[in-house]
Amino acid sequence: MARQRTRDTVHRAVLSLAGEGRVGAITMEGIAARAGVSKQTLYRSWASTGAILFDALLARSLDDDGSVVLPDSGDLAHDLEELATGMVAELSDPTHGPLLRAVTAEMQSDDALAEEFRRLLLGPQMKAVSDRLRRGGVAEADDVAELFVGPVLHRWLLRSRPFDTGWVSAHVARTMRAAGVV
Amino acid sequence: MARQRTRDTVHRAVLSLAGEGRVGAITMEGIAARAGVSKQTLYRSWASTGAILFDALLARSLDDDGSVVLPDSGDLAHDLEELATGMVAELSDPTHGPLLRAVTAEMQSDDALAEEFRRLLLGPQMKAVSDRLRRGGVAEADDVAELFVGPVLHRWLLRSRPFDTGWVSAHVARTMRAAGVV
Amino acid sequence: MARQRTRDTVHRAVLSLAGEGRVGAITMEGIAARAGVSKQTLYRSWASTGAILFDALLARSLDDDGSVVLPDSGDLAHDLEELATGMVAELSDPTHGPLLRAVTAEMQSDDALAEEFRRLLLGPQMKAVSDRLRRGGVAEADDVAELFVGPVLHRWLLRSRPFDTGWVSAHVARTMRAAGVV
Amino acid sequence: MARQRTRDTVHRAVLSLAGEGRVGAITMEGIAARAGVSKQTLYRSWASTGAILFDALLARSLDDDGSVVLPDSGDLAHDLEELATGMVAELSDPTHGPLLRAVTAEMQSDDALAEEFRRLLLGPQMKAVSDRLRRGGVAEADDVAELFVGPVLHRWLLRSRPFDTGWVSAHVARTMRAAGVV
DNA sequence: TTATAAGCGAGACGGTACGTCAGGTCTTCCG
DNA sequence: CGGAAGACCTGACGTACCGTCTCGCTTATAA
Repeated sequence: MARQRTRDTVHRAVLSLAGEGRVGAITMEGIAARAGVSKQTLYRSWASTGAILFDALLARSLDDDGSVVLPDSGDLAHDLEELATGMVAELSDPTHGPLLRAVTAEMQSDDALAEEFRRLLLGPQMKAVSDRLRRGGVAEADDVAELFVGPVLHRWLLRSRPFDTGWVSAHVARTMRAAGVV
Repeated sequence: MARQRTRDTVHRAVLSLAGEGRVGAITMEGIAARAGVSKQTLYRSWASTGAILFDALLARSLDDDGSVVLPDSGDLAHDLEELATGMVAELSDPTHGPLLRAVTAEMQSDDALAEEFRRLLLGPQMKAVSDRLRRGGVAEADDVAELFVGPVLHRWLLRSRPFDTGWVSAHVARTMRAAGVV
Repeated sequence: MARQRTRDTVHRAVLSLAGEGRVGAITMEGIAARAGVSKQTLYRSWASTGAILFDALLARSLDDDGSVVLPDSGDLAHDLEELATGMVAELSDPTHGPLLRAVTAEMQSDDALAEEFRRLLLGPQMKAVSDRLRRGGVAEADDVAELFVGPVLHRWLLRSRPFDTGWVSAHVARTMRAAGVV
Repeated sequence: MARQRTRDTVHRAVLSLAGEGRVGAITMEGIAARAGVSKQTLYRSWASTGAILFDALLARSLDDDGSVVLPDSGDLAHDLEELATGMVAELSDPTHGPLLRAVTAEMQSDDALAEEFRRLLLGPQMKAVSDRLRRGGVAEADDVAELFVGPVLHRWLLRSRPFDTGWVSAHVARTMRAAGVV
């Protein structure tokens, strides 16, 4: 509904706000002020700050690559390691990380946002992973994908431990064993 | 600072609010009104709704059993299955589940709360799990505990899929394989 | 900043509150509730209850006559008597009186309000009185104006005695003697 | 009811608070804290901050001279000038002035306080003035006392003008003319 | 060329909640 | 056992945002 120009302005505003600290303190008024846009313009296109954050996140993901593309070298272990390293990097990114954190938080009490998140971001990514696993000969590919991604998010969302080096390789090895392909 | 009587009243209020819908909409004023307590009394003892929710959650956990007690029948697979089933039940509980969801959400932007959560709830529970694994002969017990718990939380926090029956057994089997004890 | 419609609503609310008892108990919240207006709307235009009361008082004064108009019959004694009678009537008015009392009280600890009061209400009125005196041939017109008005306010603010009949004429006579025009 | 020791402590606390700025911001809690006394102790003896301020004011007046004593040299004009100068000095005093200002403000909406003020402070003083006038041969002594004191309070309470030098003498002269004794 | 509208910024508005302060009352506990 | 310490309920404070709404000022088309 909003013109692309407006969307871009808003995205830029949101990213700049997200990059300068407390993502939880992002408000409609703040975004409007930063973007030099009226509140009406925001409400015309988005239902909540969560929706804007998610939209910005999505736009950012699509800027990098039109769709989800995973490494496929033929060597499953190698690809999984590359994949996990990429995830860790993304979650540790000073802009992307907090943004994703905020969206995940809002999802907990916003069903519509959760649905969008699953449909447009999480679903395709999980599917890409399980496809790669399936191509590698893994039987219960969906479940193993979850086994692979779950611990990463556990560590990140529950903020239990930083991602120490060395952990990724060990995790890949464990995943391979669980998948029964080693 | 707050008297035990007051704490109990507040916990009861919070649980009743949590049980009746939108946990994200819980406010200091709402809790005060429901508990028949003044806002000052809340602020004297807790810094945020998140802190109150967490305190209630903790009190509830400690009501059931003074400390973390896990099944220990000697049969690791059997115990893990029981453990996972218990977790799923807890996360699906109409009061406990939403409460935990809200706390997890607030943790994303409240470092102090996150620290408390780790120290008093998550830490001891993860330690209990890894202790049980270690007793069962698992080498990388901490990491395997994460591998075991991670996918459960992934499914629940990202709201990707319900906990279908049969999944638990398969998940335990995969965990055992990853741990190298089968 | 506030629209005239809003100002009017607020003035009406304040006058109704002032008319029904304890002027000292007038609060921002009370005014907002009575006027059916949000607190923000009040704070956007006025700094304190005192400022609102004063604004209402001023609007009320200007409703009656655009500016300060005093009797000018040519007979100074007669005009002063009319003037004093008018003042007494105003101070005894069940709405105007308490309002003025409250504003005077707040002035004692609010410099900005005191300044406004002097500039827009007291100043013009005192000037009108001294102008009339000067036209009547009084030399130290400003000081005599003070001599004329002072005892009225003394009696009213210190709440020493009611305005008994007969006092006004005697007071006018004394003022004329002091002014040296009799 | 309160022991003299306590009363003194509280008076000292009130005076020190009054001397350091915003008299309007004096609170029961503040006085209790400053005096090292519990709130209960205050409420046991005084009904409001106004009552405490007034009590302190009264104690201070009585410290100087047990009762109201006015100059009586035989020369009325001279005595009035001395009296007026004393009043101006008192109203300009950095502690006494603000205290009196605060009490006068609270009187506007506290009938009990107003009654006490009239009975114990204003009444005796006005009576002393009119007695002196009567001794000087003034007929309407009560009214002339009001004529004498009124303009001083007008200037001070309505904060219209500072007490410029020279004004006092002129004011005394006008009062004498009004009283018909010149 | 002039109206006539559509689109948008600005921000007033009624609300809800925030976090704080003080008012009074009541309880606890120490000297 | 009297008084300080302070927890407690209450009510108001002044502020931040919410989501809706009206107002005027462009800017672009239709008379």
